[in-house]
Amino acid sequence: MSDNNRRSMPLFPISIVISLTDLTARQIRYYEENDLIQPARTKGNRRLFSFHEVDRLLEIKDLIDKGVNLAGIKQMLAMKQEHLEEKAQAEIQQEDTTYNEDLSDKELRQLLKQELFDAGRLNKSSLRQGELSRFFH
Amino acid sequence: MSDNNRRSMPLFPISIVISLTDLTARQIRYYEENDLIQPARTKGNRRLFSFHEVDRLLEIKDLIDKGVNLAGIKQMLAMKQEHLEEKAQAEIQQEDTTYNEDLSDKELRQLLKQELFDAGRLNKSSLRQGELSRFFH
DNA sequence: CAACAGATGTTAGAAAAAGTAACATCAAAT
DNA sequence: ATTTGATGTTACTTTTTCTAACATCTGTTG
Repeated sequence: MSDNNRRSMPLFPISIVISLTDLTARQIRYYEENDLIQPARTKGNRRLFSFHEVDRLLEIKDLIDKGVNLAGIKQMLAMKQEHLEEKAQAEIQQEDTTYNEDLSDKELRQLLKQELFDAGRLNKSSLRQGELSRFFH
Repeated sequence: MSDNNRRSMPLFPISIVISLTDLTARQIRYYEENDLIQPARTKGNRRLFSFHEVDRLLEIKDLIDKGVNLAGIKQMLAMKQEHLEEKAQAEIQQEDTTYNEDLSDKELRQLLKQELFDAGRLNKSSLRQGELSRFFH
């Protein structure tokens, strides 16, 4: 399993997310209603959040605290996503043209996943994203 | 917050632990009853497990699968703990006699925690401990 | 072999946590 | 002065988790 997948595993009930983010249940549900997050659900319809989503909520909170409204946040998150995809693409090409001489398909896929993940971990300067990366091991 | 603390944060409800470990609720509660784990509780008395405890449960499961009974597991976990403490102690002394010239008390405590944590992350060869370290980031 | 102890399954009933939905509030924008 | 965006609050329902008791199964021991 890639690190990306690990960070996308639905693990946390809303109560824990509330304590980790200092958001209210109402806020979290409202942000979901407005498509800022998409928590998974248990069979019984309870929300389950991943690391990625908690990270995202921390970003959202930070922006809220700075007075950005939901529309603004939506834009920022979208832009960020694009940027990361670009960046990952660039790095993969870089990788491709430098030290990739004799790797098997399997190794290549592994590397790709790693790159994608690394990309995700960088570029978290201005926002509060990555808070959780520091939080957990 | 030290990594140790991060790994000791009560985060997971029993349902998630069940899915991560493939143990039954009955087993998990029974192991708690027999002091193999000490999950935290919510205000409302629901169990909350940390990374450390999930790791520990994976070790326990591995030993159970190998036919070790609870008494045996208890011994192994105790031994392991001792060994880690020894090791951490040794490493701290090492640290102490090499590059520790002018650290404040606070810095020392910080370092101590770090050492303890590093020790915890190593030496996970024979057992299945550390499974979670690979699982999450 | 019979009895026992260890480990786990199962069930019942109670309590906590989480869900939705509707209505309330309040500040900012129009 | 309204309207709208964001959040609080409350009521009621469903899911999840708890404890406790009893059932079952297996390996050990007298």
